Amino acid sequence: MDMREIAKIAGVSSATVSRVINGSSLVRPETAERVRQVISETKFVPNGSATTLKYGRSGSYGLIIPDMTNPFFSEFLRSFEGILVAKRQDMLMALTDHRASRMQDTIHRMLVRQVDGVALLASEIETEPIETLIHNRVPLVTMDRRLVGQGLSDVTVNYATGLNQAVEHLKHLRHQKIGYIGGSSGLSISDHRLQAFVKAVERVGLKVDPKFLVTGNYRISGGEAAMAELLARKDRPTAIITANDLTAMGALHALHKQGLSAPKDLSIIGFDDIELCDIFDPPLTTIRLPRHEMAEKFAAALESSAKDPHADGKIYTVKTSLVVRGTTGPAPKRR
Amino acid sequence: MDMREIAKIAGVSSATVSRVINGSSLVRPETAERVRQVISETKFVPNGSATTLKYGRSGSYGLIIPDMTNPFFSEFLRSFEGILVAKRQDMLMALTDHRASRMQDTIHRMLVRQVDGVALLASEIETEPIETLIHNRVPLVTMDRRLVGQGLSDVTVNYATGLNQAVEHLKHLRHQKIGYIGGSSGLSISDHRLQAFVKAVERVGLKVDPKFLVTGNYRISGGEAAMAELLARKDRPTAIITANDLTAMGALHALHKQGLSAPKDLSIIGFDDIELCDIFDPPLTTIRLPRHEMAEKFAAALESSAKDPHADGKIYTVKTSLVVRGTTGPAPKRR
DNA sequence: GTGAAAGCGCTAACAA
DNA sequence: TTGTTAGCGCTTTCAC
Repeated sequence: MDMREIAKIAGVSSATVSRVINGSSLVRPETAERVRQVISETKFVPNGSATTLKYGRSGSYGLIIPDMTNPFFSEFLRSFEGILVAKRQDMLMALTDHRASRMQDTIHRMLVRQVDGVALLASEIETEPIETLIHNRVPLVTMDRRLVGQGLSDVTVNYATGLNQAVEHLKHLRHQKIGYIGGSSGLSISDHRLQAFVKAVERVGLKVDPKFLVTGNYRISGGEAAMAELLARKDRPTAIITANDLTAMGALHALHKQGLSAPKDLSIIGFDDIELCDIFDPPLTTIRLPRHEMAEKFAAALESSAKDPHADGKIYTVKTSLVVRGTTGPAPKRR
Repeated sequence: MDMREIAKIAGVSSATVSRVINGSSLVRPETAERVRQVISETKFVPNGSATTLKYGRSGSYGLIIPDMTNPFFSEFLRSFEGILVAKRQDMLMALTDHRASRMQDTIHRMLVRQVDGVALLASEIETEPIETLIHNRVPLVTMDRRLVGQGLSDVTVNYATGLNQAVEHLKHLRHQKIGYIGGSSGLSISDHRLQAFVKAVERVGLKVDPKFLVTGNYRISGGEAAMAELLARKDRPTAIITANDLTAMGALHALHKQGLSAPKDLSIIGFDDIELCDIFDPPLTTIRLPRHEMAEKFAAALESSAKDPHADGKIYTVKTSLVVRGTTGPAPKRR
């Protein structure tokens, strides 16, 4: 079933059917009505691949995410999808499962599909796939990579705002020894977060003890392992900030397993502010990364680059902020 | 940049380029090598919409999910995406946000994109969009809808296995009054779960008290509200089974807010077995719905219907099973 | 206000 | 082994 068939039934030409479907005003209302009638009776759906072929644009964006089981990403996805629906854009989704090797293939598949742009939230970034995108004039927006170029934009996270609040909050509570459980090493985003942490601590005149800096993997498992490691030492931090909320939840779990609790024995601050924070017990104090705002910036960046793929992209910034809940409290008295 | 250009540079015809790209064996190795060389130098990516137009199949499946923030779905998505990547199929994703009104539009968009099939996990199902799919010969696989037809399959959940184990477990612990917090009313899946609960309870010779049957919304909020309602009564159940894990978590949260705890004051059993169950405090006893197996059955059903869209679909079944963790214990002594 | 026809990029049948 | 060509369904210019 194609437009010609519809045209034949309605006694018009396929050009007219096309005009009706696309809401052209140059069709006589009665004709249009007749055509619509036929379309609805035959349940006709136009073939988008022909349109895509003709236009060279598909009306869809690609979204690449490292790990769907991290609620931060699923909450981002919800916002992003909603925004795209409103723009009448479809979404092609791919997961990298934290493996850089998947990236090349993923991007190639998206190019084949003629996506109008790619939102890349995975941090396992290699230069080659990115070059392929740029070369094919497909706009790309990255997260916290801080590089821009032709058709390349970035949504940069201002870690300082939230982290400064967090550290000040801890200092108020008389914490002196603040530890940090970071993200997977080797990712630039992990470096950014760690550096921001160090800067924030030093800013309030406290010292960062390298012993209290451990590495996680942005997942619950990494938080558990890191906390276990920290607890095994004689000299422990009294407060810990983590690279994301899942890490904090894992850390909390490890704490409980040792018969300790937050904030009595240790204060913990997460990062992201996923919805679960609120119903955790105790509810997790965290640094909020505004997902919906990020999704809006990604969509805006994509749209603006899609309009003019030759223009340089921009840096978009989102701010973080502390959300105080139940896992932070006064530093325990010295034993 | 298209195949003709590649052909020109390599000194062959576009047909040969096509053959090389599709791995045809009838190209002389040297020729193929030369063509591949050019493709790689020019970073050429073929235009999939032309192929789709030609073949009438796009090599992508649609996935419709009600709510990404329910970890059950994000975990399902991870499995499903992995399976599709292995099959070299892309995934077009849409969220209904629990609104039936979004369905029609969503399915229309997928038809326009020429998807080779649709996996529908949302339960807000209206007849019209489904008919549109069937009419356009696009395979559809639903979750626990228990209806099949031409190109229409279903992955049915065997609730009885897990629910029977759960109820027996509770009976062993001397619970007599077992309540249930259901899913959103009006969805057939909610009915199926409720009926399965009732059957399981009666099977062990206990009575179902209608007072102990309340409604949630598959989200944390619904679990909280339902539990608050249950706790406000003089006569309370001693154990509660919920329609999903988020509901159980909400219920647990409401319990804590009243200064009560599980399993001391009340036993709680969830449903799904999302990854978070394990690190909840106490870890949630639940009935496991095997996500990965479900994803495999969805993919298998889709593939088999895509091969032969005229054939009748099948019912695929997945079993549930009890996972005992920390939220179930002996029934409290009578006050 | 409507129709005829070219062409988007790819593939496969057929020809050489 | 390689090339030529028609045609997939839609849009749009140009003609009427």
